[in-house]
Amino acid sequence: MARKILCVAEKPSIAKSVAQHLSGGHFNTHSIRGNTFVKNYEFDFNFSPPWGQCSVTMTSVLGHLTSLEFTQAHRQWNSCSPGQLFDAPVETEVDKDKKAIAANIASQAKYAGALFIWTDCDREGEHIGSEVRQVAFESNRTIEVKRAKFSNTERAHIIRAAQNPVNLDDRQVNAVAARIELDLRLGAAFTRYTTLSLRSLGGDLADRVISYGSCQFPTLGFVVDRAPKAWKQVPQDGQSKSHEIAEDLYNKGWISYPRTETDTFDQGMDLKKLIERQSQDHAWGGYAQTLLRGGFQQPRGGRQNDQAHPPIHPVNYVASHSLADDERRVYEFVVRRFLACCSEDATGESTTVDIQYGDETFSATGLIVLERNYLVVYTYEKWTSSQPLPKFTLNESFEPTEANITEGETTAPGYLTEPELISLMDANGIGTDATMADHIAKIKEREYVMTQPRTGGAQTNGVNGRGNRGARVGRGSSRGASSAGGAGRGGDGRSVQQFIPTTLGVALIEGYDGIGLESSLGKPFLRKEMEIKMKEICAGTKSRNDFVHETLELYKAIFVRTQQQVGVLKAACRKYVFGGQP
DNA sequence: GCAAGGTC
Repeated sequence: MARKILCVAEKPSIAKSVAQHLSGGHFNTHSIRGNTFVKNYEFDFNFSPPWGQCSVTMTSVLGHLTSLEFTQAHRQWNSCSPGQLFDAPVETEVDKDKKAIAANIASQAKYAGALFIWTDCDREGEHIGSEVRQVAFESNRTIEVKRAKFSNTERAHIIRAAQNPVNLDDRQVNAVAARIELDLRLGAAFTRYTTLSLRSLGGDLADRVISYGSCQFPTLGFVVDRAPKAWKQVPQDGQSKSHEIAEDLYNKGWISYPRTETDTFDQGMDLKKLIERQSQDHAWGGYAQTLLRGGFQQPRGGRQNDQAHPPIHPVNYVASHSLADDERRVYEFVVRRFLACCSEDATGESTTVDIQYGDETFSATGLIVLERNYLVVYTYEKWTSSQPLPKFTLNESFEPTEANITEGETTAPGYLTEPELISLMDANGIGTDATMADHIAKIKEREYVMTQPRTGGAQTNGVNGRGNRGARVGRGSSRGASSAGGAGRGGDGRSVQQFIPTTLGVALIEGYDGIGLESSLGKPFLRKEMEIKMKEICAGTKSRNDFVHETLELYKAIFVRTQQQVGVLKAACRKYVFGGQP
C-alpha cells in the first residue's frame, strides 16, 4: 500500500513550485479551511528507499507558526515590576491568525508515515521546521520527521532534495529559540521600564510608548551618531528602491532568491544550463554562446557562504519586452553579472607616472585593456575611466603645455541616507535582509527619527550641536510609518531619503550613552555579540542554556545600572525634548 | 501598550 508523506514548506509559493517539480505538473489543489493563502497539493512521488512510491500532500505555513509570550500573569504592564520580566515564565503559543494552518498540518499528519520539512535553509527556517514538527507530533507521536535541503527551486535540485532528506538541525533550532527568548525578555523589560520612568516627566512623554529593542536601538544610534556632522547637504545620485524589484523577479521565477550572504556557487550547480537559457537573448545571447563554446570559467569562490542561498543568478529566461522598465534593468543586471562571473578575467597594463614640478609631486595612472573578456558583457564596469597616458621614460624631463590650480573643498557628510543606514545595519549584524526595513519603520513610528528626501543644492542645517532645531517630537512633526514596510521610501522614487533624529531620539541615545555602561544600548556591539554567540550554538561550541543565562545576567546588570542612573536619562529628555535644545 | 523573526 502506498504510504502517505506530508511535506510542509515555509510559504505557499515554495509549496507550489516543489509540487510542480515533484509531480511533473500533475497534482490536485485543495483549499484549506480558514486560510486563503495556504493550499494543499496532492500527487504521487517515488521517494528513495525506504519510502518508495508515496501519496504526497504538499502544503505550507506562512513563516513562523508560533510566538513566545509571557504567561497571563505577567502580560499586564502593572502586573509586575519590569525587572521581573528577565525571569518571568513564558509560553509558546500558536499565533491567533495561524490556528487554521496548524490545524491543517495536524490533520494531514495524522495518517502520514513521514513529515518532510521544506522550509528555507537558514536558521529561522530550521526553527520554523521545528514548529511544524511540534504541531505534527501532537496529532501523530510516531511520525518520522525528515528535512529536505534545498537552496533554489530548480527542478533537478528539488528532486535531489526530495531523495536525499536529512535531519532537522537542532543546534540551529536552539540558537533561534534563544534569540526569541532574549528578544522578548529584554525588549519587554526595557520598554516597560523606559516608558514608565519617562512618563513621570509629563508633557509629551506622558502618553507614548518608548520602546527598546536589540535592533531598533542601534538603528536609532546610527542615525543620531551622524546627525551632528550634518552641515551641508551633499548632492547624490538617485537610487532605485531595487531589492523589491528583485524580490518580485524571484517570486515570478526569473531569478534566484535575492540575498547576498553568499558569494560562492556550489560545485554541483549546473551553471552551463543557466547560461544556455540566456543564449536566445538578442543583447547578451551571443556572449552567452561564446561562453558555451569554450569561454566558460568556473567562478572563483568568495569567502561568504551561508549554505542557504546561492549567489543571485538568473533561473529562467524572460524576454525584455515582457518586463516593466525597472524589472528589465534589474533582470539585465543580474544576468550580466552572472555571465561575467562565468567569464575569464580581463587583463590590462597600467602605468603610473610620478612628476616633480617645483616643490610639488603629482601622480597619474593610466590603463590599457589588453583582453576585455568579462568586460564585454559586464557593461557597468569600464576600465577606461583613467586617462590614456603618453609614453614616458624614467627620469625624463618635459615641459608642460598647461598648469592650472583649481579650487575645491572637502564637504562634511550629510545626514545618514537610507542606503548608508542599511549598510551600517548589515555590517554590524543588526536585523536580517527581511527585517531591516521593519526596524527603520519602527523608529519612525516611535517618532525617534523623521525622514526627508535629500534634494540636491546647498541647504544648510543647524551647524552647531545636534543640527536639527526643527525636528521636535510633537505631533505636528509626526510622519509615522504608515507607508507599509516603508523604511524611508516615498518621494518620487528617485530621491534618497535621509534620516533626521527627533529631539526624543537624540535624548534616548545621549541618555543611555551617559549612563556609563561599558557598552551602551545605543551601540551595535551588544547585538553583534548575540549574533556571534548564536553562530557558536550552531557550531556546537556553546549551549543554548549558557547563552541565555549569561546574556540575561549581562542585561540584568545593565538594567540595574539604568535604574540607578535614570536621572541621566531624564536629564537628557529635559534638555532635548522639553528644552528644545539641538 | 513591550521585541525580532518569518510571510500575505
